[in-house]
Amino acid sequence: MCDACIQVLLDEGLERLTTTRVAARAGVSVGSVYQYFPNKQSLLAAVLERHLLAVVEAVETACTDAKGQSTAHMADALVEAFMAAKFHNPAASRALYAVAAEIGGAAFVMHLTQRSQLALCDMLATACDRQFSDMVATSFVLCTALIGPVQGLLASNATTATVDAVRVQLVAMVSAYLQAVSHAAA
Amino acid sequence: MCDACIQVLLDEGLERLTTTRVAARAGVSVGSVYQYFPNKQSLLAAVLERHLLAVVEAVETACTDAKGQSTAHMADALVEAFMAAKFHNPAASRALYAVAAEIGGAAFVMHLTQRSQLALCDMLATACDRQFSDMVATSFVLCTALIGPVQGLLASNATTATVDAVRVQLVAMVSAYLQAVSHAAA
DNA sequence: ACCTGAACACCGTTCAAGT
DNA sequence: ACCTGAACACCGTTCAAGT
Repeated sequence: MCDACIQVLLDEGLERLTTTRVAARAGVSVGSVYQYFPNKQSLLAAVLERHLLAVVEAVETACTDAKGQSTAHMADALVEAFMAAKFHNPAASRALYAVAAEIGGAAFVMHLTQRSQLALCDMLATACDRQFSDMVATSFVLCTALIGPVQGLLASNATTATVDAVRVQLVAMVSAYLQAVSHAAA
Repeated sequence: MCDACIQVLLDEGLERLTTTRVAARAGVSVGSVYQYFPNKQSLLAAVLERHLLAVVEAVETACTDAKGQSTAHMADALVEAFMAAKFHNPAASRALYAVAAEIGGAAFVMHLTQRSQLALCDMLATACDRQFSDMVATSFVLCTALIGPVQGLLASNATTATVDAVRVQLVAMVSAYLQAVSHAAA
């Protein structure tokens, strides 16, 4: 059912994504959709959740792997993991930004942002070269600051060259930022 | 008509914002709405445009004023101008994120991002202390990197204290970033 | 010229009837 | 138990009729 929904989304767009069409694509009737989901919104939420969970898990894995490393290495690992997850299926990522807003997406995204924040705090606390003063604010800025640039690249159908150029800038930004809000470890 | 639309949006929310309700709020009948706007989407686009134009103009003014200053001063001016514009009417800003996605917002936002990019490039070129290597990529990252954190603060109804803490972090981030992707001026 | 609002097409959701 | 799809409420949009 989720698969049928995402296929309709990619083939026909959000404005033509109706419960009847999703049902048809899944080979059932409208009524059956409502046996699995109470309404259209929760169907879209399920699809969105699957995608965002994959992104959060990618970030969490990167954070675990980068524990004990230098802040420069952490910056690289974070940007790499986030961008790889978002550009794995660019069409789906792009379409889901619209979905996120259609449903009560902002609050939902915030919930998953907090999960990423926890993983980032855990990682930052183990940095071998630096100590951070306000890890909560720093980890919040880290998660959210990458969203805009990536969304911009997806929305403008950027070339691989542009994506790579921005990736370099983002690594530089995150790395410089982490240096600026920390002091040398004891 | 735009005023009626934004009032309905704030009072009743996006999902209850219907053309009939906007017409009633404006004191006319549905048909009249379609004399000013070809469809609901263009009505929402007009409302969104008014808000985003105010933000872009605030950024442009800040960029003009900060010409010839140090990169540290530019970082402060940019973050201050962007956040002041977005937090001037937090409820409206929050509601308009949903509107932006409902209509073909991504492409529209990108168009205005480019206007901000031009103003930022003009400013960066005049920095008294540094020279930049890839101003196009840098200005793109500057515009977009602030969007996520601000959207996150608005979505989570952050306290003034949290907003201020994040503002400090963002100034530090932008300032450190500008240093990292430039070299000392001749 | 401009406004009105009933009418139409379409969508989300339900539920009596089928298997 | 699970599926079906006609029926209902509601919304965007139109256009013949009014002023």
